Amino acid sequence: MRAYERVVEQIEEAIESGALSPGERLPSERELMVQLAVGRSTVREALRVLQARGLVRSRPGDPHGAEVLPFSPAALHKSMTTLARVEQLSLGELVQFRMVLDSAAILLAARLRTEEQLAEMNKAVEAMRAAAGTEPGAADTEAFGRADVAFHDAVVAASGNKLIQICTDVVRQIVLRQISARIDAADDRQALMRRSIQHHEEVIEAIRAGDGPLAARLSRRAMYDYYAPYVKESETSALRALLE
Amino acid sequence: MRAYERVVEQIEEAIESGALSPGERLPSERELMVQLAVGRSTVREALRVLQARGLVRSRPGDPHGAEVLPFSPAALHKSMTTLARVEQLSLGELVQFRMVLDSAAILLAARLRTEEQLAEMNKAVEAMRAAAGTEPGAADTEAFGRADVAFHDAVVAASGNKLIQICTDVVRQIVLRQISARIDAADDRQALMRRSIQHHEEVIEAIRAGDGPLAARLSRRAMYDYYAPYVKESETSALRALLE
DNA sequence: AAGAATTTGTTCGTATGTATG
DNA sequence: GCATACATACGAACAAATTCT
Repeated sequence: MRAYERVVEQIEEAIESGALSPGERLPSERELMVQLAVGRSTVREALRVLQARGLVRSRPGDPHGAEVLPFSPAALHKSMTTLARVEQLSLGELVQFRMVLDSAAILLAARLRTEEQLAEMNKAVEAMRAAAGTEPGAADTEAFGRADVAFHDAVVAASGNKLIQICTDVVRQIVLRQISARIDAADDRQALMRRSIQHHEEVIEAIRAGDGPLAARLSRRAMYDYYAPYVKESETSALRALLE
Repeated sequence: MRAYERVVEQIEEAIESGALSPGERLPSERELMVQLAVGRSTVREALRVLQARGLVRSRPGDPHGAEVLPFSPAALHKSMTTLARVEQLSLGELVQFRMVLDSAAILLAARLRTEEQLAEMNKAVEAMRAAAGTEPGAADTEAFGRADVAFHDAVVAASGNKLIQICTDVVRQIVLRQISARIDAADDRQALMRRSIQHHEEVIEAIRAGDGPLAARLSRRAMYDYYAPYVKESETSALRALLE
């Protein structure tokens, strides 16, 4: 076993077990090199790996040593993005994945949501309405996107499943990176927004009524309508398989 | 921007764009250090990061330089495992995630499967039957597990969604690591196997008939029955929300 | 506000074990 | 079996950055 791997595992264990908490500091490189009886380059290679995994961050000149970071899905995001590139994941597959996870979150939310969470969802849709604007050309695309994210955050929070939350979040970002340019360029942006808002309102109503299967079906339909125009013709049938 | 980060990005870009294919070799460290005009340690730190991301592998003494690897979900697996530990993901959440993705894959498979893929599923269930054995105590737990994996592989292959395939695969391994000991220790292993086989047969029949929603519902029920005993009492209701 | 002290970033030289041909 | 080239690992040295006095 490599020396740097031993160092990685020791520090990783300390962090994941909770012996080291976010915000705490690692010893300096020179101290680690004494404590662990390895050379400085070995310590540095180990720190690079831990940094790549999103567990620590080190800055030049920081006298307190590397900082233990709170968990972030950055590493997950990175490996999924890599997956999407090297496996050439199609937009259709990504959207399909989102349709599945998002509708599951909504199904659960319809069952488990509190009144506060429902209010949160309503607030988000209200913000979407404000961003879409009333007069032609007054739409704030960016604010609309933020409100949309807030809505979905409220939903996955109500679903109670952090894994679903993180995965949908990661995949949403990957999807948006692929097509945000085309969405921005659409000349009927405002019409798209209005339709999207209406869809969201229907979903919320179903969640309020506690009808999970209906809410889930509506959400799949909404996502299909929104993203299908950007998906290859040959893949839309696989998406429609989720709609019935 | 750090020197090693530039090196990481350059090599990463070459790999993800396809300019470097799996099996091909990177220049040796000394050559990279000349080509990129950086020191040796910088090259090494970059290679460590790329290795942590599962993109390359280097061995001491290899005169051909680091090898570009085919994509593997190892990095994804690693970051999800980290996520499960530091976010303290419960078994309930993990099982719920599998219920959602697996049943979605089955729903799609019922629509899109070919005859060959259906035959593959039948073969896997046949292998499960063989592993469960006919006489008491003759069960081969490991072979049963392998056959079960083969079944789900055939299903996700038929679903046509590689992202679902990889995510279910990763989460299954995490779940099994958490409870395989308890499953092995169960004294009614063979009864569990027989019930599982029956569930699989029902799912296959629904897939054969093209009834996706039924197949999906059956698969959720099967997974619930199999894993619920290991899930905390307080979490089973969230699992049952997926059953209706 | 400015400088001292310490840390990380980076380079380089050296020694050692290992795989290839 | 041997020579060669390689990765692994160590440590000294200097530059750049940050914090603290």
